[in-house]
Amino acid sequence: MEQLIRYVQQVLPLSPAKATALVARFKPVVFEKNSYLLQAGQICNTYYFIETGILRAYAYDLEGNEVTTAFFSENSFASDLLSFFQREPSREYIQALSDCRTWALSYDDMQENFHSLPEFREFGRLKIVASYGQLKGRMLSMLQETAEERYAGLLKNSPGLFRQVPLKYIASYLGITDSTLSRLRKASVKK
Amino acid sequence: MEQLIRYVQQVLPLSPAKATALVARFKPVVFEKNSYLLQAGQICNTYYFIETGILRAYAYDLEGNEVTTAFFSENSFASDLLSFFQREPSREYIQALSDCRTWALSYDDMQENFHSLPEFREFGRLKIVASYGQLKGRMLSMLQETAEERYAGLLKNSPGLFRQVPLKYIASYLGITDSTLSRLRKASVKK
DNA sequence: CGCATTTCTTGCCTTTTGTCAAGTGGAATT
DNA sequence: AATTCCACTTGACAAAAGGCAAGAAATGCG
Repeated sequence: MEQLIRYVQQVLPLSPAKATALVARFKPVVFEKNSYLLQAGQICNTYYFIETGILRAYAYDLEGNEVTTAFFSENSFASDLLSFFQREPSREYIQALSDCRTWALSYDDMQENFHSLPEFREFGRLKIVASYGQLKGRMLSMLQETAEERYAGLLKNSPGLFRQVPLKYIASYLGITDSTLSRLRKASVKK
Repeated sequence: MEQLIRYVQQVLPLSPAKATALVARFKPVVFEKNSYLLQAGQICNTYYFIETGILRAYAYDLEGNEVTTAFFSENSFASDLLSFFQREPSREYIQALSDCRTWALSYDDMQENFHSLPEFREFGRLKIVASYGQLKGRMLSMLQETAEERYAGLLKNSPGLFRQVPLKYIASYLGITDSTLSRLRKASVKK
């Protein structure tokens, strides 16, 4: 739990008392490797802080292929923000790729926090704007970079990912096939 | 101004009095065709409601090519949300593609509204979640659809766009070159 | 350990998209 | 009316990425 408190304070500097109050409603939940935190069709009702472990979110395209939409690693939040805030059924699955320890905050508890703690409103706004920013950066990289540049960028920013998750998931996250990713890797070794 | 009030009430049902108070701080601003509402390097300080006209946002990639990141049309808001809320320099330009009539809300006035009107907080949260949702949908379409499918989708959802803006901007918005877009159009006529 | 499953790589070939340059047509400008 | 500019199209070729299938390597499991 200290880890979560530290994380919150790093996003939004707060007194220890405030920070503790802010995270008080989070409850510990563990997930086994390959289990699901969320399934398509459900309304995402929980906002998870990942203490240990790694997860991915994915959806299916029209031909039935899995498309990895996000990875979530330690010290970050996992959720389908859209389903969570708009209270609508998710189109995604969130799956644990390893055993995970998390802290879970329900939608109702988040609303309570919003009402009782002005700081939490600020925290919430910061987090969603940050998520928007991340998504925008990724969108831009899809529009203006080649697959090779996107691969190089991800390798640079998240080298750990390549040690933790199967390449085929990374490939679909980058918007390419696993064959193409394999070839890009081969080509980049030569350089 | 009635148009803006109607728009607000459609996003968030409110009494006429509340809605009027909510939009009271917006000020009318007009832009000539080809003028800029925002330039890269500036901190986006205004949130614009577009009453009439059409605009685009664009950035430059590493080779110096323009990449259109968004279109804004009548009855919607134009802004660089990231720069606006994070108070950091924008990397984008927002340009009027036609003469535009807008209602402008400054960052400070928005903060005032946040403090004095709880409904406005709700409105703000709804709008940013909606923007996040749009961006996510577009991201997904980049990951899982072919250029041809993206073109067909945009044509279906925003047919007006093709009558109002040069195809080259639409091409870079779709993540393809104008040559490719021209060929896709030719091919889709045959069907 | 040995077998089964999954992950990853690779070759061959096709499809998609890009690049470059030329050319057309229309709108704006002088 | 002539000129310039811009948007769009098109052809020829090149590069990037995908589809499919075979096989190698790694992993999981009884």
